[in-house]
Amino acid sequence: MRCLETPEGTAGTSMGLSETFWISEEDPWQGKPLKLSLATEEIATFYAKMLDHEYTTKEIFQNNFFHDWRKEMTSEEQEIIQELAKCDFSEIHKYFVDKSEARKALPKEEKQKLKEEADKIQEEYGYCILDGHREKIGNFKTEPPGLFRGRGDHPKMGMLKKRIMPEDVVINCSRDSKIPEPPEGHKWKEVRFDNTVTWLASWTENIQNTLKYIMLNPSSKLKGEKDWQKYEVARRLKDVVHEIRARYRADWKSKEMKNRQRAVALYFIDKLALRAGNEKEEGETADTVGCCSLRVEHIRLHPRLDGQEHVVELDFLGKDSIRYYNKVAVEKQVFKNLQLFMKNKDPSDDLFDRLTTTFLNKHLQHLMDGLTAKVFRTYNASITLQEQLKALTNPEDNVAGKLLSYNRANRAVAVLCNHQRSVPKTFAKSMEVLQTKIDAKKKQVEEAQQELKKAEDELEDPKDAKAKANVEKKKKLLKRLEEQLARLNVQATDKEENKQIALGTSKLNYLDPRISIAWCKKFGVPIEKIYNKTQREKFAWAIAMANEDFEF
DNA sequence: TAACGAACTTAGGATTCGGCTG
DNA sequence: CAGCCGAATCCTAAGTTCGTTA
Repeated sequence: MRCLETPEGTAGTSMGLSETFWISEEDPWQGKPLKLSLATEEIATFYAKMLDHEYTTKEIFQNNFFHDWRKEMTSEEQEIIQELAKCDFSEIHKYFVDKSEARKALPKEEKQKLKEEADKIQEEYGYCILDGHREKIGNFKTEPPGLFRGRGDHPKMGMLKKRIMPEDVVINCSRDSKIPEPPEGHKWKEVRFDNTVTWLASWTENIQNTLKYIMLNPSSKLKGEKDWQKYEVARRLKDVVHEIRARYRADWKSKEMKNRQRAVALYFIDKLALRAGNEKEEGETADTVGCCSLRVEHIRLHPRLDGQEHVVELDFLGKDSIRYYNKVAVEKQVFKNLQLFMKNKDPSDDLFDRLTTTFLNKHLQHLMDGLTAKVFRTYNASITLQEQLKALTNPEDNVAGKLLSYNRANRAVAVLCNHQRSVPKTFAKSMEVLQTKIDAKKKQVEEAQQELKKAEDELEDPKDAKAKANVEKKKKLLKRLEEQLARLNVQATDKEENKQIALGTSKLNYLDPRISIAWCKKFGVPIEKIYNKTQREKFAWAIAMANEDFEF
C-alpha cells in the first residue's frame, strides 16, 4: 500500500513556485507578496487548483475552507491573513495550469517513462495474496489531502481533508504473512489479523469521521463470490415476490398505522425501485432522502391528472443529490393511505413517521431469509432486463440491431433505477457531426438509386451480360449504402435516448451478468460487444457459469 | 431503542487513455 | 502527427445493512 506522498507545497523547496501574492487590508501588507509556511502554502494550493470550479464561489465552501486553513497557519500568518477575499490565488493557479500543460506536452518517451514508473508502483503495491492467489487490489493508495467536495448542497464542502500518515493506518493481514513495512521512520497505527473481514488496510477520514478501506478489486474471487451471492438472493426473491406483494397489499388495510406505512413504503420500493432511505444526521450531509425518509413536501397527490386516476407526483433529491421526479398512478388504497399519512402534517414532516429502515428490514427478513430493501432493486432491475431483452430482441437483426435492443433493455433498467448523468459537454456537437454523416449518406443512397435505375434502363437485352452485371453491381452498392444509413440512424437514436441516462451503474451493480451472457450466446453476439475487458474480468464468474439457457 | 460504529455496495464526475481524423 | 473525442479507468462520496453500545 502506498501512503505518504510528498507534500505538494513548495515553500522552502527547490520546486520553484513563484511568489504567492497577497493583499491584506492593513499596512504594511497591502498589496505585498507573502512567503507562506509549508503547511499553509500546501493548503493554499488546494484552493488555487479549484479556482475554475463554480463551488469555490459558494459561501459555505469559502467559509469552511478559510476556517480550516487558518487553523493550520502559524500565528504570524493568522495575524496577516484575516480575509479570504483579500487573498490572491491567481499565481498559484497559473503555476498549476502551466504545470499540467507542460505535462501534456511532454515528449512520447518521457510519458512512456512516467507510465512505466506508475506500472512499477502498481506491480509492487497493487496486489495481495489471498488464499494463495495473487489478487488485484481495488484502491491501493490512501486518499491524498485536499479540499472536501461533497455532492449537492453539502454543509462540509471546502473543509480540509488531511493527509493520511502511516500512524493513521491499520493493517489487516494474515499472522504468518509478510507484514508490510511502514515507510522509513514511521509506524502503523495497528497491525491486526482479522480474517472475518475483507479489508487489507483502513484509516479514519477527518471530514465525517468515518472509516475508509483498502479492499480488493471487483475481479477478485472474493468480490466475485459476493456478487454471485447477491444475485442468488435476488433470484430467491423472484420465487416469493408474488406472495410478498399479496401481503403488502393486504397490509394497506392494516389496523396498525406502522404496518400500513410499511406496506405503502414497500410498494414504492418494489414498484418504483426506490432506495430504503435511512435517516441522516442533519447538518452533516446534503439533504437527500430515500423511501422511508420521504417527507410530505416530496409528494403531491392528484386525484385526477392527465386522464389518470390517483396520481402521485414524487419530487425529491436522492443519493448523490440526483433528482427523482415521477408521476405515477397508484392503487386507490395506496392513494387513500397517503392522504391519511399526510393529514395534519407540515411539509417538512416525515411521510412515514412510524417507519424506519430497521423496522422494514426486520419484516423483510421474516418474509425471506436474506431479504432487505435493496434486494428489490436488484431483483426488479434484473427481471426487467430479462423481460425487455425477450420483448425487444429480433433474431433476424444483425449484431448492431441486436445491440441497440440490448442497450434499450439496459436503458429501461437505468430509467427504473433513476441512474442519471449530466449531458456530456460534447453532446450537441457530436450529435451534429453524426447528423451531417447521416445527411451525406442519404445523398449517397439517392445517387445510388438513380444509378441503379439508369443501369436497369440500359439493360434492354436480358442476354447482355455486361449490362446485367452492371445492374447487379449497382444493386449491391445501393444495398450496402442503405445498410450503412440504417446503422447511422440506429446510432443517432441510441445516442439521443442515452443523453441523460447512465447505463454503467446498472450494468455493473444491478444486472445479473448471466442474463446478458445467456443473451449473447443465444443470439450470437460476442460478449466483448457488451462487456469491455474490465467488465469481463469482474464478471468472470458469470462467464464461466452461464450458458444460453440461463434464466434469472 | 436510539445512537453509534463497522463493513461493505453503489454512484456520478473527473481524469486518463488510446484510436481516429483532418 | 497533433489534436480531438469517446471509452475506460480512477476516485472517493454516499448509500445500505448489521452488530454493538449506552
